[in-house]
Amino acid sequence: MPELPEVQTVVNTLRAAILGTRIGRITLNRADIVTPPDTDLSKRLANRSIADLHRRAKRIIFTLDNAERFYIHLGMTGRLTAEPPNASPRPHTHLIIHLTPAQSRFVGRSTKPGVSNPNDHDNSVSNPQPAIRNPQSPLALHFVDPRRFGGIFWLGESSGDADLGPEPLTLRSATLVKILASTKRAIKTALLDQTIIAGIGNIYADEALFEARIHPLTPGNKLSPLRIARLNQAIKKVLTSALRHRGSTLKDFVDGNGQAGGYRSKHKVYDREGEKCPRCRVHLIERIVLGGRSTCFCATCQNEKRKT
DNA sequence: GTCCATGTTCTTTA
DNA sequence: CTAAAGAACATGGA
Repeated sequence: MPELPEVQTVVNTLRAAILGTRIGRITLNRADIVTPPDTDLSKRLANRSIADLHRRAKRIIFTLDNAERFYIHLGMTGRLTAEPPNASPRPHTHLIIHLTPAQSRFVGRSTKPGVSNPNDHDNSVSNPQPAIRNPQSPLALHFVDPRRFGGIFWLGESSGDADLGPEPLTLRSATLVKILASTKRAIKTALLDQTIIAGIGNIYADEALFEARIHPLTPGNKLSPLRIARLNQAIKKVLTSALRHRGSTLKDFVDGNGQAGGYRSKHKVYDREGEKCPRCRVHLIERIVLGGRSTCFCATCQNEKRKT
């Protein structure tokens, strides 16, 4: 389900409700979704409260009041929702975290200054809401993931993002030029590589390349700085627009309140093989397989020989 | 039964 | 060394 807009939407919809809450009972139904495998999650979370929640790449990062962190990755079919404390879990619920509002005597007691996110790449678009402390009622976070491609990853005090490329929403074109100069790989494949640029997945790679009018097979190092600048703009435009519509729901994705995203109907090429190209209105959207993934594009509008 | 799916990682091949 | 290609992970829907 989740690429940057979907993951950010989950964070946006959960953040106010869980910031400052105290962690209570933990139900871990499948220990094998936790990495590293020897992590004693219940012990690590006992008596802690949640100091921060943010997104990095496709990861939902929890920061505890002792500055330790873990993240949840939604994989392909994961969902993370806030439920009433007594809600019965749906199938494939792997983890439930019970949360209670902070006691009033703790309100106003801030977490240690300086421990808030050194890695916070979010900007105002992706993280519009200010943190609201002192939420209303107890709740339970449910992590559900039928395919189990997602999981829970314990970080300790490290940010654990050394393996991730820059955030696309704040990426400067000059940086992208530098990064792409060093790869001959097809641009579509490069965009999916999280060490090159973090947070883009199959939907938004196709949509951004269409928007930038770049053929998905174009080698990264063959793109002129001008076209890379256009690509960088297209990425921001597509992601920002998807964020405004609270992500794309193909079948599984829901936000923290269980609500589907509304961006799917705005897709111009993804999952639209055989439809008329919305730009030239003549040629049909093609689908090829690249790096094992479906890749949809208009061969006329996205011409690899195009000069500008 | 078949094929496909928003992701990541490991292995094999060139 | 680089990277392309394929398989694997696990489940469900068409």
